[in-house]
Amino acid sequence: MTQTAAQRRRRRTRAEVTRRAVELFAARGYAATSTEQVAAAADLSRSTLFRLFADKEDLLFGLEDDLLATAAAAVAEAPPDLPPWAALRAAAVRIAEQVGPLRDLLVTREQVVATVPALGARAAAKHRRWEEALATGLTAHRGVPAAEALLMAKLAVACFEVAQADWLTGAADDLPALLTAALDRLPGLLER
Amino acid sequence: MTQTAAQRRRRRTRAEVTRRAVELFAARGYAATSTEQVAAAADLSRSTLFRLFADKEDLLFGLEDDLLATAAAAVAEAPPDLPPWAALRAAAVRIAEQVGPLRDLLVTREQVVATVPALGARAAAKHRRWEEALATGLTAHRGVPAAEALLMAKLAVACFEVAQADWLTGAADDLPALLTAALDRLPGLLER
DNA sequence: CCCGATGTGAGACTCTGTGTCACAACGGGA
DNA sequence: TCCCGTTGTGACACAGAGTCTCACATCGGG
Repeated sequence: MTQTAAQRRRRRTRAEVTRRAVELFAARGYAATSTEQVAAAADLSRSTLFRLFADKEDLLFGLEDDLLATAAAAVAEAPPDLPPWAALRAAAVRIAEQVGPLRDLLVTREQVVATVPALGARAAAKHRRWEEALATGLTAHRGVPAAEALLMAKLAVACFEVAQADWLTGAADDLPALLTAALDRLPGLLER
Repeated sequence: MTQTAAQRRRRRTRAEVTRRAVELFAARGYAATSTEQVAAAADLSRSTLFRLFADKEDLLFGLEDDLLATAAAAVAEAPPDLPPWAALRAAAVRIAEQVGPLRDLLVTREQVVATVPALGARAAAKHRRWEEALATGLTAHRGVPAAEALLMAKLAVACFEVAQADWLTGAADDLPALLTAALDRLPGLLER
């Protein structure tokens, strides 16, 4: 596990490059900013840039990749006597807590994503991966049937999405609170 | 409205080209099939191909674009005394009915999408557009607050997604039935 | 001091997606 | 009949994304 030195380094440069890239995109526009310009702004060659990031889009969405592991772990670590839905709630809140500190960056990113419809697809895909991670966690550690687990995960992530949307548009600044509010609203919606 | 002649023609060729493209992709692989090969297989020039389809990915997902309008209309046309969630259910079922006849093509497409992770993003984006269409329908025609409407729409589409997944993997062949089953399972999940 | 592993840059190459131009087909009006 | 706008089409050039290969640096350990 001494590889962690290199890995940490890599993660730090990824974070730094992401920051500069997002600012560039926000300033000049996503399509109008070439990957070569991003590389220059980050003091990297284009080659290295594409070694660090799979995609041009990854420059915008790579930040939250770590949260995938968090999602699965959170479900696994929840107290085993907790019912599945409660465990899922706890996991979702934990993700929300980890996203919190990134707020400034995410707000800027949202400006970019809003202007380029194609980027919305990537955001959706990210949430879909969360759903899958949460669902597999539920089935593996709690024996919830796969079909139900996926559906439950989708509900939780849906709540996360609406909460995050509120949060990023500036209404409130406590994402976990917004998330639990959305989760609590859920049962009432089905009765109408 | 005599433009409809040209529009109908265009839609028919789109459908035909889509069919050939999906088969090509399934046979040779998505990445390995160039847009030029698709154009050749469809007896078109590459120029014309990109006039008919925005994207290479659009060759896979363009088919269901019409369903967007259907989604919004279905919510609007539901009997006004129906509670919002019931109206939403009806709209979702109606979409499911329209998707039904496309099954063979969708199964083949799913083979392609499964092998190329990036394509999952487009599928997710498509469902997101459905969510938005349904939600705006709910707020516009039934006065449901925007935040709640979006969340409700997300729930319905989540059910649709799991139902469609079952349907495409061949378990059952009645999509509307699978969908209503998923919708009925919903309240029970939250109580656990 | 050397050596293999890893990180980095240079550059060539393919393919996607855009934009421009030219040319046909068509249909309506003078 | 001729003219003219509209629409659909192809040929082509071009910018940029993403891949690949090769060469060089850097660095920790023997």
